[in-house]
Amino acid sequence: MTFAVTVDLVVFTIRDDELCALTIRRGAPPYRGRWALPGGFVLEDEDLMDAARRELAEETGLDDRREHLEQLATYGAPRRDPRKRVVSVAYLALAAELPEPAAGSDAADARWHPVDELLSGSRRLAFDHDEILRDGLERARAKLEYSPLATAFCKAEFTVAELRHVYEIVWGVELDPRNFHRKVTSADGFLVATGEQTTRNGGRPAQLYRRGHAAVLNPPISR
Amino acid sequence: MTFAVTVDLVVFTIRDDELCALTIRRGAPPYRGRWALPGGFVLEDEDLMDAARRELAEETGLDDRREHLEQLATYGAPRRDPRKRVVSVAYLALAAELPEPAAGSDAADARWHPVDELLSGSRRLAFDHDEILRDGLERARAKLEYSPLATAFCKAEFTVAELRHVYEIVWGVELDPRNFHRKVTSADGFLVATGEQTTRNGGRPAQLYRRGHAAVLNPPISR
DNA sequence: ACTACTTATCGTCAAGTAGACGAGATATGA
DNA sequence: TCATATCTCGTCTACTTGACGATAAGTAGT
Repeated sequence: MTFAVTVDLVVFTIRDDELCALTIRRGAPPYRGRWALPGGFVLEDEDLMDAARRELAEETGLDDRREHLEQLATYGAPRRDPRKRVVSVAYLALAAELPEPAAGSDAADARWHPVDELLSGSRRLAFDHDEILRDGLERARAKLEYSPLATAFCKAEFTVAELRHVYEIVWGVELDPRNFHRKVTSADGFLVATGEQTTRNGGRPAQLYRRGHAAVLNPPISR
Repeated sequence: MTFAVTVDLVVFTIRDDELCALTIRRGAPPYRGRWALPGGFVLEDEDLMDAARRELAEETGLDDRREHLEQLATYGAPRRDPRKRVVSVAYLALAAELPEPAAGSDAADARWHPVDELLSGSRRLAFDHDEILRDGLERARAKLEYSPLATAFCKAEFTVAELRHVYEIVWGVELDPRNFHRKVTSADGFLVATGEQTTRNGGRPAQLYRRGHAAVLNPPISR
């Protein structure tokens, strides 16, 4: 028994105060005309993560290094693709605000959609991509708590307020600016002050930070 | 391009105060005579989780329901199996103390090995199974903190001390019995008292508990 | 320049939590 | 009966968390 193996991508970014996922409109059956997660077949001599990186670059023009990419889960129900048996390894990618994507090779159209809208039920994604998207959202929300993942949504240098904004958008809550500031600046290895300041958000100038070396947040940032 | 798809199992149990993993000795090349994780090919009309359950039952005779089983990660480096391109979906299984396993169909021998011993470097597992085992251990350790996973290592009814023992073995630390008792009994939905008591550990009789309905521990049990 | 407004950062206080550890309860075995 | 082991509850102190006051330091308008 042999299988086709694909990678599918849940790519999140924050645009206009909303968490958005990259979707492509399918140009061929099955599910022609429906929105789907970007993805494609794993090549003959290609590692899974490399395939994910390649697809991400093809769809977004990202330079491979700046964004976060991790394996999410693998989906292989017998009839998830009506044509043949396909096992799909899903990856979760997070990136700072990205431009409107250009249509890729096999996609009729590519676009950012707010995640809320995609998961509201009115617009069903192709295949089992609703489930994959939900799993990706869950993972992202959970990892914000105990990992420095939120910095992946920010540019290389960012302010505490910009970081807080990421948490607020992804979790859909409001956080107290003063307590948030205390927590992130005292979490060991989370943030490194650059010494520079910025006034790009108006008001008093804010310290700029870079992401630190910590892989785990201690203590975690609670929801 | 097509791939063979397998499931590999990281099965943990606690035996003689040690965390042990189930291993099989390979009866055929490649890696003939080396220890490996149990696993096998996914069948034509079989979901991935079903394949994992089937393999688990074949290797251990478990009844499918009593133990914890979750997807771990997927491994698909181009030459991880020298024969052909194989993508392996790894599952993590946890179970209460199990009997010495019987040799399965294609395995020359099956045995529990202490995880410390397997990861000490002296005994290399076949394929990339060392990496899979390490990832499984990491996952299990992490999930003990914020999920009721530790109960999967216990029988249906267990005492607080037995539960603490699980944490101590998996984490390799000593925990204060009094603080541990306070934490697990006050974590919402973690434990449900049965009303029965036992003296099976000597000393004053201990309350017996069953696992509660909680999926997440709040607050977590800290290492 | 002065005022109004915005955002950033620090400080305070009360309530809750965690870790160290004392102490009593209740079993077993000598 | 006594020693010993384990289980369970309590206490104390240090720390953390969340609510929120206050001040700092910019911009924009007049």
